[in-house]
Amino acid sequence: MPLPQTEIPGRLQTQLAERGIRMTKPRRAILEVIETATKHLDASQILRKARALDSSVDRSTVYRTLDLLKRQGLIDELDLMHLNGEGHFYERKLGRDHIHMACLRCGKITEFVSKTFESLKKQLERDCRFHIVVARLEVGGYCSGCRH
Amino acid sequence: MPLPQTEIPGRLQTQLAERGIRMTKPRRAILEVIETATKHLDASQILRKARALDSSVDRSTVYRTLDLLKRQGLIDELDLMHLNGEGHFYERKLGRDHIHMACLRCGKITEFVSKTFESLKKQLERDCRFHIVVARLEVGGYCSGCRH
DNA sequence: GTGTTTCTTGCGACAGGGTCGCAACAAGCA
DNA sequence: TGCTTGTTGCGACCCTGTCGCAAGAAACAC
Repeated sequence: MPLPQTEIPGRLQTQLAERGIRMTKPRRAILEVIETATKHLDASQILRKARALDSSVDRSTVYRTLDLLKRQGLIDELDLMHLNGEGHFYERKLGRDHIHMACLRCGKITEFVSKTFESLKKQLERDCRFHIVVARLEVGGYCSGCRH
Repeated sequence: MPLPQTEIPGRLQTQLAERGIRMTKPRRAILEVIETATKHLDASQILRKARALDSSVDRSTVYRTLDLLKRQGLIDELDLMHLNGEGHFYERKLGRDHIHMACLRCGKITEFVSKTFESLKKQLERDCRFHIVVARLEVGGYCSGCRH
């Protein structure tokens, strides 16, 4: 269940430039953090890592940049079943949607891509005459290592 | 797309009593509010309505009761794509899971039950060897009245 | 009813996520 | 280089949700 590769990364910076959005030092730091992330980060983690690149980055700038990226459809916001508090997690949006499974015992997050999920979305759009912009399927339960 | 009827309501109060959980005046008020709700309510709305029945109900009692009901699997917690702030919404858990679609323009929430969703969950459990406790599919987009 | 135990409540204080207004500042362009 | 416009850092703030604690009420036994 590897992540899809339908879209060549194309750095976030480039994508914003193409849309005529101004680039700044703190913004660059935040984008860099999101691009190179190897796991789902929340706002405070992004802040901490961004400050390692540009020590003056402020908390509100992180939130404002995340809002910008959300509005541009370049990142997805996740809850991950609120395993760790009430905050949100962020990840780059690359091609096909995927499902997030959170283990309630060990906290591991597993991602899963499914054709059935794609069919379900199509069915929804057809049957409900609803135009989907973002779809988020999150599952809580016990992973193969923790189930009893 | 009506809600499923696989489980006769059976008042929340009764379900808690069957589990040997103590009943109190504030608890009764909160359960009453949740049972008679005609739309998804968040914690502060539940508090306001519960106070109309028992004016001394405290905010923290609402949160504690919601936690209790969550732990007992009697209610589901929703985000509804955070259309209105960061809080959560609650609804009674009745039989089959359903999908929540939130219109980004008019804010309407539509519910949808789908066999494909059930298959998807089964596929997930099989292919990932994952035991699902709770599954939440939320969709944001434009409803039939608002799409352009 | 009375008494006892155990669970629950209200209260106040607190933590954390996220937002906003504002003055200073920097990007981008002519 | 200078101008305009968008962005930033800062501080103050609001809201959701949590916690410890002493007082109070449920349940049950007598």
